[in-house]
Amino acid sequence: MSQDLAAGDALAAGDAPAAGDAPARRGRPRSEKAHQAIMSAAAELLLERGLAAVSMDAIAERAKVSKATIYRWWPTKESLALDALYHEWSDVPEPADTGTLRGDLLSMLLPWARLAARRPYGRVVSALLTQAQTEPEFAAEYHTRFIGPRREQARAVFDRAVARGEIPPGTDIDVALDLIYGPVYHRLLHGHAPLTDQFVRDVIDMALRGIATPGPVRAAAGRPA
Amino acid sequence: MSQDLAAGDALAAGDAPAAGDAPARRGRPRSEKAHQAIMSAAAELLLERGLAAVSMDAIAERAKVSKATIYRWWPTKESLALDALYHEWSDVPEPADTGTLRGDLLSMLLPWARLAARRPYGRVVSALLTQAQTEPEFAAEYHTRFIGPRREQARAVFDRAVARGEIPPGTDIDVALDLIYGPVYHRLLHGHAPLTDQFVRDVIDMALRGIATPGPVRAAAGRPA
DNA sequence: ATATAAAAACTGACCGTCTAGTTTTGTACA
DNA sequence: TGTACAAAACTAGACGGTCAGTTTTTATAT
Repeated sequence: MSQDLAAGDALAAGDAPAAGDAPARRGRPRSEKAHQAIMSAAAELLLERGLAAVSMDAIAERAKVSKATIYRWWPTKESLALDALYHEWSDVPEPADTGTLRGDLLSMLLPWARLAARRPYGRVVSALLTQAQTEPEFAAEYHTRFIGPRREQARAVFDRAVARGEIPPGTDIDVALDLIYGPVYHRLLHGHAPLTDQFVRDVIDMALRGIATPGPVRAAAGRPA
Repeated sequence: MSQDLAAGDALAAGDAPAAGDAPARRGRPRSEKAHQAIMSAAAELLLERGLAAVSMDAIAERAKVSKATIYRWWPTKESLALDALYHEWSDVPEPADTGTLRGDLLSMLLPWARLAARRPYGRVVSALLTQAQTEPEFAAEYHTRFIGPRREQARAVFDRAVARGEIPPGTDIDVALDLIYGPVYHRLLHGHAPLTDQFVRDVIDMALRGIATPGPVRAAAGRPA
């Protein structure tokens, strides 16, 4: 470390070529044990208290790690939370190829919904969402790691259904995806009603009827031009 | 305005020694001008920066009001944000009675979606959601003032549709509501795609086909009554 | 001796409280 | 109608405490 700036008499303009960079550290602690400890501590505390109520000191203490070690690898508390949640959800399996759209969707959504319903994940997800809406960089990472892959999986499932002739070829897949995921996230985030297996099934059934049924809308009375 | 805030009437009846009293200050500044100024300043800053990045000092400064005045009437920053958002959204009209379920839903959702799409309301909503998931008291107020009334309105709309025979009588209205609101909130909160008029229309059309179509689910495997 | 990490001190921002002094408002009396 | 008085609402600003994120110092392992 160069201490030459300590005196401060001169401006030390010479350190312009300080290519040292390292503004965005990325990676994980050298020791896999430390990495596990940090991930677990962060996930536990996040679920216990919510992002806002968890301090970095608390995470460092529970992980038996120095706060500086955390900051060495994660630039902010939010990015740590993102990794911790990702770590927690890495168990969720790939969608199965059951032969029907309904079966494929159930195989994707049920395990995830059960996991999400069992513990207060909605709290963490909404906190990350809030952060994503303010920090474009964070939003990009959130979408790249969480939303994007899951949406691509689901899109493939729908593509198969189109190929099988289960749903019309002209279907707007983006709307269809939101029609399925929207209600599930709605319950997860708003908590006005429980996120049960039955609800997931009902949503899939109703949404699929709406998606698969071709033709114009019934009862389009009073529809403006 | 002489006695609207006096507790006189209720007090006379031998009210329980709920002497605890006054932990939650409720009301608004005496001066309507100050109230407006605080609401506007809070709403502006909230939309500009998001809840977490707005300090009470900043709100007080922009409203040209002392911070103590704000704390006199609002216990926390979050409750102030709740009121500010409510104030902003008070313009959204009642649902019209157009004679069709589709028309009624459009009259409810389109104005609101346009308002929400015009400015970053999703940021504020998600912050309030996060707070609601951690503070039960806050959650109660959030649901009482935002979710509840809107859901009751929508429920009435669906009840009319059942009465008209537009949708089957046994329809689970709670699921139907989530099928409509879920996708709209999904786009508002996740921002993966724009919340356009066309999207709202598509969601309503698809969801209504799914809701209105009677009969069993295609390929219904083991669905209980 | 060199790299790594723990420990701990430090900076700066901000929440929510509090004090002390000023203005507004309501009331009562002349 | 005007004046005196009290209660409540307001202002300005300081303060204690918490916490994010940084930097310095000390210990450990290779």
